[in-house]
Amino acid sequence: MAALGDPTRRRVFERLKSGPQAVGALAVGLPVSRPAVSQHLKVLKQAGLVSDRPEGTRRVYYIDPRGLGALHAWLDQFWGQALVAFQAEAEAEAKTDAGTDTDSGEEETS
Amino acid sequence: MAALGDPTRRRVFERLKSGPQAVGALAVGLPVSRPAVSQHLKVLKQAGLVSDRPEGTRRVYYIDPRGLGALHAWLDQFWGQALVAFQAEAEAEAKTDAGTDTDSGEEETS
DNA sequence: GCTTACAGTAAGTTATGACTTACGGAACAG
DNA sequence: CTGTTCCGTAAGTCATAACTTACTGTAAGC
Repeated sequence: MAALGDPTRRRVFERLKSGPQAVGALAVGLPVSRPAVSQHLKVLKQAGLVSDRPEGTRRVYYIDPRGLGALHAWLDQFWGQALVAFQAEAEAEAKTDAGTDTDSGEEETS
Repeated sequence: MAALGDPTRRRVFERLKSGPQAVGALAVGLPVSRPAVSQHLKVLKQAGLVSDRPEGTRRVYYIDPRGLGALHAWLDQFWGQALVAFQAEAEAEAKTDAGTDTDSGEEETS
């Protein structure tokens, strides 16, 4: 999560969407130097979002599905509450000034 | 995405998981001041991750499912390539010492 | 009408981290 | 064995943004 907070790092990660890439290939087209890309890849790797494989003198990076799964799981935590709160808000908004509501008498218990 | 990069902002967001909360209630238990929480909520709101509803002099914030859906969709972009790359890596690792490859003519075009 | 509580904004400070240049090490080519 | 290419790391600079204090506005309570 924190790893994908930086825009440049997100761009590096999105570049990996088009297949495994070496560091030099990733740096081409980005507005930062190659060492900067290396540092970003290090952060992404520590976050479990990418993995790397040595290929000769090159180093090929690719997206790690496990980190993706962790993010997915973390995100899914919020779905239940989000839907409940959103629906509650819709109802509350419907009766913000509506005095004609007769059936459900509902007060706040602080 | 960028909104959830900050750890404190993430804690505010996670606090909203237990139901809609006012700003003051959210600030209690967090290691930052109440105005700081207000600023974080502003960022989260601009990102579409939370919405707010005025309740008297209080202001109740709750998680917005739409922002959550956008994040979900963005994350799902990577699944396909992630699985393909991971599987390819597994196969490549299985033949790390197998030097009898068919020598596919693959050069970087710099 | 006056006071109190709650929240957003402004201005200013400070710390975090993103970036660059320079260097060192490892693997193929000749 | 020498040279080249590719990558990671170190040290240093600088900008971004997170945080605090102080103030203003608004809604409720007496």
